[in-house]
Amino acid sequence: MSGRSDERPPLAGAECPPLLVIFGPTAAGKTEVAEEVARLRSGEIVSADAYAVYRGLDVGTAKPSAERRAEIPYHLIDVADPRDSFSAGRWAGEARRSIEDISVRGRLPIVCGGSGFYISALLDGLPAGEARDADLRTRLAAWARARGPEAAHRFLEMNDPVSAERIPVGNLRYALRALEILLVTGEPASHRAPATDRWSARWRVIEVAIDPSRRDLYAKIEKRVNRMLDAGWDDEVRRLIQGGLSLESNAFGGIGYREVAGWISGSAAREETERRIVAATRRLAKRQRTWFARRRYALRTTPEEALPAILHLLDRRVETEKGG
RNA sequence: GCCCAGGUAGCUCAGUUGGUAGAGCAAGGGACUGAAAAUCCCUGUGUCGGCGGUUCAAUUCCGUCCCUGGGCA
Repeated sequence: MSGRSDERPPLAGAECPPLLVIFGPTAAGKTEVAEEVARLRSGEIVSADAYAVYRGLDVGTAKPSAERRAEIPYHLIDVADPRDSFSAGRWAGEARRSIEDISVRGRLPIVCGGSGFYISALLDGLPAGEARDADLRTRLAAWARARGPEAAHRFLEMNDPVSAERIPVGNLRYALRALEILLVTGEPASHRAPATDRWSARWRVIEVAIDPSRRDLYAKIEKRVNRMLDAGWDDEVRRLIQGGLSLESNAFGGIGYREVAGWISGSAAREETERRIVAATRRLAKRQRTWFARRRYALRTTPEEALPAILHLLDRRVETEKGG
């Protein structure tokens, strides 16, 4: 359990510019709420979505259409090539710049999305220094493939026992990341100084978790997946494959993409494809809830009640200023 | 009608030389410090198709019936 969100008292930053952060599980209806707030309070939306950053992933990421983006400015959408691997750090850095720019122009920054790690990187920060090395990462992966995950964990245990204790033997990805940090910085990952940046203290952060009942959410997920498959998700995947995007790329790891590729190639029927994507999306929603449960200063609300609640919180500043 | 092969967890199946069972997936919970829609961890009581029989003991052996595939008429 992280204690970092404890640092911000609920009424902190009353004199600071507002920053609205809307999160919640996929298909909950975050975007509709964010767009309505943007219309009513001259806001601009900063997408906190780890897959909407990729150009060419549109249908499968429920990316806002060109028409909607012409009406309401969106940021951090289509900022990466799908052949690249994005990162939470890059997103947080660019998001902070966008937020500052929006605010300086006198408009309301609205962060909206379901990538919990990204939102945590934005609000809580990350340790200084990326400690990332693509070549080393490739070599470590090859080494682990040859020797097995147990060997990687044993190597980690010898050099960074604290991290090894924390990371299960089966979680090769986390073990390799810890080794990457060790080899790049020369220090164990567990020695890294935790994030200390005070960026979010400069804002009156209003966190809102949109969380429908499980029943409503699952119904929405089913409807959305069905709609995406009708809306040409298969054509999108064909275009990506023809454009040379590897099925092994990070972008293709987004929910549904490999399933749709299987449907196109004839290895699964549409119904089966749809069923699998719905199940994967439900599991994602469950993990997203786990992330957002940690944000203890977030206002928890339903999609129906979110808008008036948000407007009330935004307007509270006016009352505070009158009273003071 | 006859002959095979099956009927075990929500699904697909394994297994018990007779001592009331376990994998994968699904489902539920959780972790997460630059791949995060990723990656990983934890959670398994189910008339072992029904009814009889043999046995100290039957999901397991025997009989019979029902159901589902496939084959032959």
